[in-house]
Order: sequence, then structure tokens, then C-alpha cells
Amino acid sequence: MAFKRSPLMEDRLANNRQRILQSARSLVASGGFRAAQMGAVAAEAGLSTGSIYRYFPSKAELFVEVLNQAAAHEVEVLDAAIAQGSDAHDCLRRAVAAFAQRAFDGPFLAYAFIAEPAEPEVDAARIAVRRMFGTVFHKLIRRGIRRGEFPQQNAGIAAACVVGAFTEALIGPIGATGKRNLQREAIVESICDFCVSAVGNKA
Amino acid sequence: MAFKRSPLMEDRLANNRQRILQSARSLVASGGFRAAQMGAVAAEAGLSTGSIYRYFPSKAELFVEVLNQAAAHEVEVLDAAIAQGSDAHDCLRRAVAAFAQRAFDGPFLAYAFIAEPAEPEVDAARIAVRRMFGTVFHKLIRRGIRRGEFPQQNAGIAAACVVGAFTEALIGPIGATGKRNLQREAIVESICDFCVSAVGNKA
DNA sequence: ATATAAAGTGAATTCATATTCATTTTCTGA
DNA sequence: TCAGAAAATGAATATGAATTCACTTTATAT
Repeated sequence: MAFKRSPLMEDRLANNRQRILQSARSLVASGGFRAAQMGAVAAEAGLSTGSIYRYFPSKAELFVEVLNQAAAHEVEVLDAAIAQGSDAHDCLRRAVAAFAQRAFDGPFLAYAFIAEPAEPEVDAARIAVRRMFGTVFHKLIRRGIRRGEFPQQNAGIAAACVVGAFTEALIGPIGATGKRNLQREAIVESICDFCVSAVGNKA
Repeated sequence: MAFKRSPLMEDRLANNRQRILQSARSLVASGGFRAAQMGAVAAEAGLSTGSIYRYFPSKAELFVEVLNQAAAHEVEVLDAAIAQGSDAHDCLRRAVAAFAQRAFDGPFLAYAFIAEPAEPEVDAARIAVRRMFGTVFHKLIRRGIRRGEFPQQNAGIAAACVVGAFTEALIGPIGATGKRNLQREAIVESICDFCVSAVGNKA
């Protein structure tokens, strides 16, 4: 007779898969790619290293999925933040703030988005992710230009600059110990000022 | 009797050392850290792998020196560009343009400055290098503020944003093949506009 | 209850590089 | 020209991490 997994079992498996993804993300978030070895991921997920390979064919594919999942979530958050804004300036400020706040909380994960990864496959995924973020800001800036709220400019470059600006500004503080929460709001605000000013005014 | 290296020999050794550094840099520049294995470096320098270790105690220390040497050179170029500027706006524009132009020519090397490297020691050096670049812009912006040419702002954050903005904007185009030289000037100019506008105007 | 299929295990294997070291070659001083 | 000191070599070794696989455990169907 054909073998059929019970719904309960099916659930548990799906659960394991998800837990593996979460473990991998959490390891990257707390220690970068370096800390996310297959053995560590397995231990974190409460499985053996071998089992991971029942769920993912290779390390590369696992991390591609981690990246995509994380990115999709960020884009959702970003879109939600934008939806609440009034005019283009406000939308931009909200989007940058949302991203910056979150990057502050999970600096290593944010870092992973721009880090040179080990596997070429992950590299490709990373580039796609950056493009996704860029696209969100690109649309926002284009719309602002179309409505006359932003001056004429190269929206693609500006979008990349925005992403780069807050990424760099946020990664710097990672090194600085302590004092993070103290200055957090001030830092985020400075970054927002920078980006809004860059896109909103032309000398 | 005491052994003494002849000046000629001394020269040749210093030459070897320098050539190793150059080979390492050139490999990073053309294929990233990934392509810069000890064996490849040795081959490129016309030496055996073992010999490298007469000049550098480890891969990490070799690459720390590569990074520092490259960074010191970039800072020189940056300072020279700034020295030619008239007012603060002009200096900033020149500095950004100089950096961007050079990054365009050696994208992988520029990339290495923000890439997550294998060795923790190199990682530390990389952070120091970023700080160096940040410092150059930080001084520039502070001076502009002091002279009333730039509005009041958090100079440290703004400097980081500037570095991040052009790095990201430049790395994007690496992936895109061809069309680089065509748009090169336009891209660099857009990046300069972005940065100058961000620092020079406040909404 | 038993047989079979799937899932889980973790030690062993593979793979890719950095590093070492016994040996060879080249240099220096008499 | 020769002995001893450096320097160079590259095959062998060490390291570290991904992947496999022979075996154990758990789940499903009769």
C-alpha cells in the first residue's frame, strides 16, 4: 500500500523545516555567516547535521532561502511604512526610519545583506535582495519626482545611495559597544535627515 | 664571521616582499578575496607557496597589510582631491568624485573594503579602513559646518552616509556588464549630486 | 504484531586551503 | 674554491567545514 504521512507528521516536518530556517537566520543575526555552520544550525534546531540534508540539498540552498525569506519580510515592513506616509517626503522618511530601526535591532542580519558570502549561489541571491530593496526606494523616488515633490534626478542611483547610506551608517555603530540604545533615536533621525535632504533638495 | 646580506640581495628581498603584496592586491582586485589564495599569490609573484611565509607569518597578516597599503593610498588621493577644492561644497564634490572614479576602475578592491572577509584579523583591519575613509569626510563636513557653508548636522553620521552612499551606488553597477563606461560619468555625477545635496541642504 | 518506508543520527569521508618542513639551491665571507 | 648561512621549494601535513552513509529509531499499513 502507498505510504501516506499523517497530517500530524506532515506538520512536524514542516515545523522542522521552518525551525531550521529560523535557526540559520538567528545564527547569522547573532554572529554573521561565519557562525552559521551546518553543525551549529543543526544543534540550534535540535537536529543532527545529517537531518538538515533531508530538508535542504546544500548549505547554499538553505541560505538562499534564509535570505529570501528575510528579504521578503523586510519589503513587507517597508511597504507598510510607506503606506502610512502622506507626501513623498514623509514616505521616504518613514521608509528609511523603518529600515534603519530594524537594522539596528539585527545588525548582523543587515550586514549579511551586503556581505561577501562564501557560496556563489548565495552571492546571486544577495544581489537580488539588494535589488529588491533598491526597487522599493526607486519607486518611491520616481513617484515623488513625477508629482513634483522631488527635483529631477537619477532615481536609480539615488535609491542605491539611500540604501548604502543607511546601511553604512548603521554598520559603523556595530563596532561601538554600549551607548547604542542611548543614541539610537538620534542616529536614526540623522540618517533620515541625510537621505531626505539628499533626495528632496538639489543644490 | 658575521653574515651580512649584500645591498643587492637586500633589494631583491624587499622587492619580493613588495611583489607579493602587489600580487595579492591584484588578485583581490580581479576576483575578490575568493581568488586570492596563498598558492595563487605565490604563483603570481613568481615564488613558491612556502616562500610567502618567509615574508609574512600568515595569510591574515599579509592581507591586513594589503588592505592598509591600499587604504593609505586612497586616503592620499582623497586628500589631494580635497586640497584642490575652493569652498566646502567643491571639496566634498571633488572628494566623492575622486573616490567614485577610482572605485569604478577597481570595483573588486573597493568591494573588498566592505566585504565580510574570512579572517577575523582582516575584519578588524577592514573596520579600521572604513573608519579612515569616514574620518576624511568627517573632517571635511565639520569644517564646512564651522565655516557656515554646511548647515548644522551630525557630521559623523553624515560622513558614514556619504561613504555608504557611493559604495553601494558603485557596487550595484559591478554586476551589470557592459554599458559601464558609457554611463560612467553620469553615474559618478549623480552620486556626487546626491552627497553634496544631502550634506549641503537641510529640509 | 509485523513488515516496510521514512526520518533521524553522527562518525567517517571528502574537499579545499593554509601551513609546515625536510631538502635543494643560492648567497656570503674567508 | 669551499664551508656555513639564508632563502626557496613544493610535497606532505594540518585544519576546518560541508557532505555522505551505514545504521538506528520512529511512523504507517495490513
